[in-house]
Amino acid sequence: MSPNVKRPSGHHHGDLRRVLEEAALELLATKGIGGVTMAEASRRAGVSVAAPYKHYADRDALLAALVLRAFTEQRERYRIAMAEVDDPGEQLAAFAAAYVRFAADRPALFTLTFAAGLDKARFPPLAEAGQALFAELSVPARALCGDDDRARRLVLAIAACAHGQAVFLTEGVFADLADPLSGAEHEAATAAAALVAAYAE
Amino acid sequence: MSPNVKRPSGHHHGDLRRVLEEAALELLATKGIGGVTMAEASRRAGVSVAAPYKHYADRDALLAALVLRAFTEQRERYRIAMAEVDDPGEQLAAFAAAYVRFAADRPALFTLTFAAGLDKARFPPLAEAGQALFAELSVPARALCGDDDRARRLVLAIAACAHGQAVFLTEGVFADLADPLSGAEHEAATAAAALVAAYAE
DNA sequence: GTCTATAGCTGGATAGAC
DNA sequence: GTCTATCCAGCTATAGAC
Repeated sequence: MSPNVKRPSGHHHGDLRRVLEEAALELLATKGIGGVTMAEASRRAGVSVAAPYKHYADRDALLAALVLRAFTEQRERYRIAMAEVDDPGEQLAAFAAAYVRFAADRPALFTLTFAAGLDKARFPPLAEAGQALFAELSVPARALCGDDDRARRLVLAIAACAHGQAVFLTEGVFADLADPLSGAEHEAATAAAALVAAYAE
Repeated sequence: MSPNVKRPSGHHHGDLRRVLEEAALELLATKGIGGVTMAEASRRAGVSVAAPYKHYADRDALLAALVLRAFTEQRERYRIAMAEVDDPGEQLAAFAAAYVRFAADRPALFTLTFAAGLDKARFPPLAEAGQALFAELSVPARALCGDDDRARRLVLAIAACAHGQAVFLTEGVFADLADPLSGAEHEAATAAAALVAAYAE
């Protein structure tokens, strides 16, 4: 995009935040959460260990940035998946399949969302992003259930099923199947349809 | 059980393994997986940092012992829950509710099962325990589905839903409800029934 | 089986120069 | 905004005495 020659001299990037987060993501993917350290992310980004502290207060702040990315990317994916069909029930099934696909495409981000162990009070944007996601899913659910409480339970039930399938998929439970991803997507969508039938009034 | 006076002198327990695992569980519950260290577990058990190494090859071996406990305890719970009803569909619903209850009663053990990040090849007993659990659940599922593949999918679909509800419960998604545990249990059982209806032939 | 002592390492975070 | 240098803390794992 920009006409910058990359890394003109030995140091200073144009966008250290981005590079650090990519590095952290790779660490997350290969070594798990415990493997995400400021020191190693710095090394991979090619900067000193002190540099990241100009961008993140501490390690948790870096993790929080990753979680926020995860929420943002998920929301976009679900929005697109749901926009492809018209029927509210099918939209929820499309969400369920997209949820599984996100876990498969971005296992590190997916896992992080539920395992970061961050102090939610310290990072309000995370709670907000979660709310926004839920709100988006509530639209089709409300179209199916007059009752708001029922709609909420339907969304959560479908998300729970999709989450479970996603976890099983990333844990390798379907490793013996020919196409684990398609299988899990299909199961999640099927479960969503069954739940829609059971919860809608 | 035994007539031992506890801790006759200043050191050496009758059962260091047990004490270490309890300490590790408490660390797990309060500080998360990263907080489980041989050093801190030793301190809490009241022994030196070297003592645990006579019982566990390394930190992962200690974690593996905890995971094995988790599997054993779960299996027992599900066995009991399923034995209380006769109908195969109700047995699966009872399992789903028991799954959620386990997560609520033993959040540390529950979380660990899916987040330990252990090398499965190194700890074959873990894979075996997982298989045994699955086999137990397959009994009612096979009574409902003639097809074995269908039965397998049904078990996984129900477990996935229960898992999702359990995760949401432990993450505090239902914190605004009067009785989060009952709600989640009920949702899991309802989903199980819906899935039985959808999958059984 | 447990202790003491210790080697070796890695990480978090800061101060101060540029 | 990044570097160098540094401090301090914590953990893993082993050796050797008892």
